[in-house]
Amino acid sequence: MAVKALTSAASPAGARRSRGGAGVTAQAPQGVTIYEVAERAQVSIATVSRVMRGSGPVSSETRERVLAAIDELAFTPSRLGRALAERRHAANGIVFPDLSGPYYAEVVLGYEEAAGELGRSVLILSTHGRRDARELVLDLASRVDGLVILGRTVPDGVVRELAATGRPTVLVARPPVAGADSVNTESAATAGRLAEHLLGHGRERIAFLGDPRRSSDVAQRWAGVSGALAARGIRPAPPVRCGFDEDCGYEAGRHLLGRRRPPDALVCANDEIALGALLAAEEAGRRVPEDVAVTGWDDVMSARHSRPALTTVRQPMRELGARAARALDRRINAARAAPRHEVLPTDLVVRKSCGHHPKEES
Amino acid sequence: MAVKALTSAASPAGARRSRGGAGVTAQAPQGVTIYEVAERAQVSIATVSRVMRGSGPVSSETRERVLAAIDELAFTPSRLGRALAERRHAANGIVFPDLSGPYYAEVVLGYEEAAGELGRSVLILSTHGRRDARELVLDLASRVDGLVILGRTVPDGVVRELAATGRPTVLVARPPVAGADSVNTESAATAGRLAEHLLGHGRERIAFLGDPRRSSDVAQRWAGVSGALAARGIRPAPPVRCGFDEDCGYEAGRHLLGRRRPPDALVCANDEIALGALLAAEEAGRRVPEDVAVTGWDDVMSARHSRPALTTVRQPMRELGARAARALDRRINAARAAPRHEVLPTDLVVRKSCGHHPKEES
DNA sequence: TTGTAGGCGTTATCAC
DNA sequence: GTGATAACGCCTACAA
Repeated sequence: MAVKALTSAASPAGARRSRGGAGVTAQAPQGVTIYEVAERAQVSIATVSRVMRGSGPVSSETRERVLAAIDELAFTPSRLGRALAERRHAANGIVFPDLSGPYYAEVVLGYEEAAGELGRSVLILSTHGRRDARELVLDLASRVDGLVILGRTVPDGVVRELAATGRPTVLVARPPVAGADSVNTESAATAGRLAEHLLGHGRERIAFLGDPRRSSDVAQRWAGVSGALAARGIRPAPPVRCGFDEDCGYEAGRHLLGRRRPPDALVCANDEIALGALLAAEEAGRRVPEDVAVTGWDDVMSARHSRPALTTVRQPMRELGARAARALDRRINAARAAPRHEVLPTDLVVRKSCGHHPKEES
Repeated sequence: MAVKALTSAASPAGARRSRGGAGVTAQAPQGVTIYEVAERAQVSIATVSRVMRGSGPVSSETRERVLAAIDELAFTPSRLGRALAERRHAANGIVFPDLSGPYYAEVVLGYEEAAGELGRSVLILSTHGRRDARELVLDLASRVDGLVILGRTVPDGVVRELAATGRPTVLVARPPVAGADSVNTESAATAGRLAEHLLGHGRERIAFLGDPRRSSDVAQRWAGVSGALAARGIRPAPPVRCGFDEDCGYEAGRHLLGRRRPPDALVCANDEIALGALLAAEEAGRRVPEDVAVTGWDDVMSARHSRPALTTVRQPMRELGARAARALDRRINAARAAPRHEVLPTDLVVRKSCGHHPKEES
């Protein structure tokens, strides 16, 4: 009731602004401010703030008035003003090498979704092919309340530098560093099981395609595979280092299958490499899995559709991102806590490309 | 020179802060402020600001002193304070449905890179599978200086709403809407050329796989194809509506090839659909391109590696994102300007899957 | 229950 | 050249 005095009624606060033409620098037109709402509702800005945030008591009558004013003026509090007052950006960062291939894309999506549910927006930074990654990451850090770093995007030194500034940091798919939480997926044990599965198929000349130096996850997978082989008294051949995409897998596969004594199984560091290897095998006239078994990692969509369907390891990529978001949120809100390091389980997905399974379904 | 009085010398501004313990709400520890730098350099904050921004004259002697203080204290201006004073976030938003498949991922990467070069960071928002897209987009809009919207993520009404708030908006892969700039790729003409190419191979029963209703780009491609057919007096069959992924392409392909009079060419709305269709053809025992031609769109990496290699259309996806970033930057800095609508060219990439080409290279 | 007033950290406009 | 000082828009003790 009673909202009349719109025109006159110069409330003490009302005279505060002049709102002249903006300067040369283009500035966003901040629409309605809390002062205008207060004036219209005939209250102080404190009351408006209380109504909006639900902090402190407000009589239902004034609340109505304030809400009406907010509604009529279509008031939206400035994120800038709020951020400064609260001293927080309400935003998280995420650093990844690139988005080619489903892996990082999925992690990012999981992260964005979980962050959104926590009321935080997400700033991205891709480091691939940029030499000034350190500066970019530090800059990003200054724009957010905390960030997650995927894989080997920047050296450990930068992560420590970051942690030293006090910016909450969460590492994903990367070994823990003092001062930062981490979320990883289990790799070594499952890789061991995968190798044993292949051994069970009678494979003994097992080659590993992927570069353990370029990713801790790959290093773990290699460790698991070579460990399982060693346990059977088989001396593992050194890994065939290659990049993470189909091209590289194709090249590596061609190279391996062209040898005089080619391997009878190709354990690939991810599905894309494996898909490339499948192509190389086909081109070389080798049947999969009869002549050579091929396995991947990640269980991307194409793994189900390849011919033969790819035996691989499923990683909860979205969940990985979501966990990272929650871990970060925890760190941001909980001042000091012991470092936490999560490890998510992975699943061996046996399909056709690793050998014959009489009873299994397709 | 002469920086000695570090300890005492309570400059007038120096006494301004108390910096007590933060309240309950976790706040980022704003490190050094401009006041501390000013105190240390024995100047006012105005001078520090001038030095940092290069605005206004400063004697080289004081500049030295200020720079030294900045360096010694490792001062980094607060983005929050700066943003409020400048009334700008120095950040752009981007809205996309998801990141599965290379298309959006590439556009986002191109966008992020170009935005970074313009000194702006990028906030992302994925709308896929969320019912409250409108609220999410409006929320995002309040956190950035401007945003780009990819494809059919939200209804036109929301775009107009956005434009009405004055937030600079750029549309990508989506028809222009009053109040927003747009960047698109050419589709219809190239689709026409593609269809004519197939006609030149003697194909006449051409099927289109993809849903024109779900994307303006697809609608254009369909228009180009059906137009070319009609121009030859061929009455095009209605498009076979399907989703954008390999699964859908596989299903649609299976369906089509199972008909009594199957088509002799499958024109797919994107490469993923085409890859699925290739699989369906193989499974159905049809040779590509002898029995049935297959074409895609986008020229993703797998298109080169599929067997046979896929005839497709190259779109400058990264460039699309980069252009959008620059268009947005222009809009943000140039107050009012006539709406601009860019259209980037596309290239027909003829490979093996559309028919035999005696003289072409692989 | 409500209002006053002092931050939050910069930028920028004036005087001097 | 330099320094006060008023914005910028909101939050929140502390008073009343």
